[in-house]
Formats: sequence, structure tokens, C-alpha cells
Amino acid sequence: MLHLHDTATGSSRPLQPREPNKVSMYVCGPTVYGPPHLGHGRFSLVFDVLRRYLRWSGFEVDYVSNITDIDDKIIQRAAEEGRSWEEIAQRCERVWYRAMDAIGVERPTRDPHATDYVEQMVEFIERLVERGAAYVAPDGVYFRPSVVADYGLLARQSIDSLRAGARVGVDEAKESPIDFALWKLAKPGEPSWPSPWGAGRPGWHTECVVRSRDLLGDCFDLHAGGQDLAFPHHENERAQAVADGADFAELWVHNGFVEVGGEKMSKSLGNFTNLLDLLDAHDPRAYRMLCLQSHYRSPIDVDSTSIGNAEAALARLDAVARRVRDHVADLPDPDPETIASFAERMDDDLDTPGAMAIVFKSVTRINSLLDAGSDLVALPLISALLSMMRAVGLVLDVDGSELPDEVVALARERDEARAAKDWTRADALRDELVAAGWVVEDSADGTRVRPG
RNA sequence: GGCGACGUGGCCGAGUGGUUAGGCAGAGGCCUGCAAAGCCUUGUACAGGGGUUCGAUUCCCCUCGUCGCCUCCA
Repeated sequence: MLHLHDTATGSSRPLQPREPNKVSMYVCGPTVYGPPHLGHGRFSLVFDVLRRYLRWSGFEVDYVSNITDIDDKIIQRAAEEGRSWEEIAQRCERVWYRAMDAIGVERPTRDPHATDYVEQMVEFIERLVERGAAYVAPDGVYFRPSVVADYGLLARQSIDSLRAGARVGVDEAKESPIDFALWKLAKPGEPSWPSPWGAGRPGWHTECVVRSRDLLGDCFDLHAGGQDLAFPHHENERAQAVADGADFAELWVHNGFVEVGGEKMSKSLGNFTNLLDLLDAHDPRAYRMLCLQSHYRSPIDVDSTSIGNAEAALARLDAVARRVRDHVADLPDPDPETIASFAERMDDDLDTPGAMAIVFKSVTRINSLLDAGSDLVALPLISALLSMMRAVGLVLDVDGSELPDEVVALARERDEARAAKDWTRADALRDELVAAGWVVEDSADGTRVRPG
């Protein structure tokens, strides 16, 4: 059974779905006001791997991930560009999904938008006000975390220390610095929706509670997101649900940061890298490989060195995939020992680096057996390798790409030269292909060429 | 100031109270017409100082260092 590190308890806990074979998970999605950066890429990849692994393990996965399409930052961006906020949100959402598609992240089962839930949010906020968990102030409605006994659970801090540490300039309208906005009254020119307190828009933390409870119900299995969302965003979601008398998420999972030179990559530091730029410069699978080779809760440095390493590791997998391509049509059941040790690692808080170690070990064994001509013995291992690749969402390049006629001609010419043992000519032809950016390998079937 | 995480061999990066992580790069060998790919072998690793223990990289304490959260952020 899969165990995950639960932020709420600070310990590893078994994932016990409320329905036997179905996992319900909610992953906090993006606020669409700019291009996705590496941090977005990381959480998307990490939880895509989790989702695929769960499915591989036999679960159906209901994967809900939201789009926040109304927010101060969207309004600001719209003002800067002289466009409507809707236009900004829609454009950024398209860019988001294009990037996700490119890194092989599956679309969510459902992707609720904040603007589709405003009415429900208003009803919810009304209820919180009635229950005394929220109060109306001159500029909006605020939530009172002090009504939640164990507020600070996800931050792993007491409410008093949070209050003491609050550095934010105290807003006069708030009773306490840790109170947060549920409803913001609109200023002139801002988009707004009607409410009992006046036209305005919802605060960020409310949308996720309302949507997740609507789509997944109370006490769903897994709530996930980047580590920086644990507090205050997730804490505040949970506080609202608790104040409403509901059981919220059963398990909280947070992934580590992307760093640049050992420092957190963040918008306020301005050191973020656009995910699309990374994809322009590298194999789109490389980032997934990099994430797999580190633990999801550890910080990772994404730079040309680490991505380059990941690409080299990928090349090793691609090489074996090319070798076994003639065998994939009719494979036996996967080698049970390999699968068992892979699953053992994955079940241990998604230990993907350990799982990849199993993968690479099986690669070495496959290559050894193939070298020895023991293809039949290798088949269950090949089958296991492909199964593990499916579990983590890595697509191996088995090289179906078309070669230009000119290149094919050169390769044939080289085969003739080699047949005639004209090594000088054969080497010259190889040099020519290599200079043009191709990788040349000899094989039993002659010169094999692929893109470098 | 409060709370928390981390410090592993050339680089990245797991893990464990005593037995091989893995990837990349390097060295030697096999294979190859030569290469490439592949296979085999190889490398003074666990921040520093105490303590517990038959034995600690792994547990406890201290020091140093790095980073994060408490503020929009994935």
C-alpha cells in the first residue's frame, strides 16, 4: 500500500481511499496570469507521476485540478496590457495546457474555474458569517482563524506564534493580522459579482474549498500542491471547511521547491524560469526525468547541468528501448521480482529515485542478456521495464522518426564501403553524417542513424 | 524573533545501526576494422566536536553552514 508523507501530521501515512478502488485527489492549479514557470512544472509532474502510479497500481483516479481565473494579479496584468481580464485568463490557460501537454502531464479529470463557482462561494461565505466564523468589514468579509482550534496544523505552528510572527502591515479592517479575506468589495473599474455585502469578488482561499467539496465531497483522499501553499493557502482552506463543520482532505501532500543556485525560485525574487523556455532548449522528457531522480519533497536545482544529466540518463533508456524494439510486440508478463521491488520503492512515499535505481538495474540486466544472446530470458525484464515506464509516465524514444533521403543514401553508401572493407571511405561517410548532427551506430543490419 | 528542513564520494542524488543505491562524468579491460552503443572492474563518501553502543554515515546533544515558512507565490 502506498504511504505518503502527510503534512498535517508530519508523518508517513497509508493512503486508504474512502472508496476501495478509487482515489479522489485535488491538486491546486495555477492562477492564470502569466506563462507557467518551473515550479508549476514540478508540481504538475510530481502529481502526474503520483496519478499514473496509482492507476498503474489498480486505482481509478479522480484528479481534480483548478484554474484560478479571477484574481488581483489577473486584473493587474489586464490593466498593464490594456486588455480584459477574461482575455488574459483565457490566453494564459491555453498557454498553460500547451506546456502541460508538452511535458506529458495528463489533463485533469475535471478542471473547475473559480468564476463558475462564485454563487456557491457567496452562499458558503454567508454560512460562515452566520456561524460566527467570519465577519463583515468595511472593505469585505474576513475569516476568523481563531474559531478553529487546531489552526496552524499545516504550518506546524501554533496560532499564537503565527500571530506573533505576522509581519504584514496590519490592515485596519481586520480584527487580527492572521484573518484573511473571503470577499473583496470591488473598487471602481474592477470586475465584480453581486453579494449580500456588495459587489465584489471572492478571496483566493475560498474557491478551493467550495470546488473540492462540490466535486469530490467531504473527506476526499488527497489534497496536494507546492510546499508554499501549505501555509497559508491550504491552512485557510482547511480552516473554512472545519468552521463549516466538515471533514476536509484526509491526506495533505506537498512537493519541494525549485531552486536557482540554492535559492527558492519565486515570483517575488524574480528568478523564475519560464517552463516554455526550458522546453525550447531541452528534451521535453528531461524535466520529468530530473524530477524522478530526486525525491518529490526535496528541493531541486534546475539548470543546464541537472537537465543535461537527466537527458544523458534518458539516452541510456532510449538506447535500450531501441535495442528491444523488435521484441515489444509479443511480451510475456513482467518479471515479478522487478515489479515488486519497484512498487516497494514507490509505495514508500513515492521514492522515485529508488524506483529509478530499480529501472536502471533492469536496464543493465537486459543489456547483458541481449549481449549474451539470451533474448528469451530478457523478455520478462523488458516487459517489466516498459511497465515501469508506464507507471511514471516516461515515453521512450524508440526512434520511428523519418530520415531524410540524403541521409539514408549516405548510410547505404557507407554499408557498401564497409562490405568492401573500404574503411577510409566508410569513416569519411560517417564523419560526414556526424558533422551534420547525426549519431551513427553500426549494427547487424548495417549503419543505423538517428538524430543526435 | 518564532517554527521547521537540510549538510553524502568530481557533480547530481537515495538510503541504512554492522552486508552494492542509482544516474552523469573519470580510469582500466572486453567487444568493434576503427568508433558508437553495450558489458565487466574501479574510485580515501557520509559538515565538525562530543555522547550512547560490541559497532554510527545512520540514534542523542552541541557547534558551524545552507535553506525554507511566518508576506503574493507551485
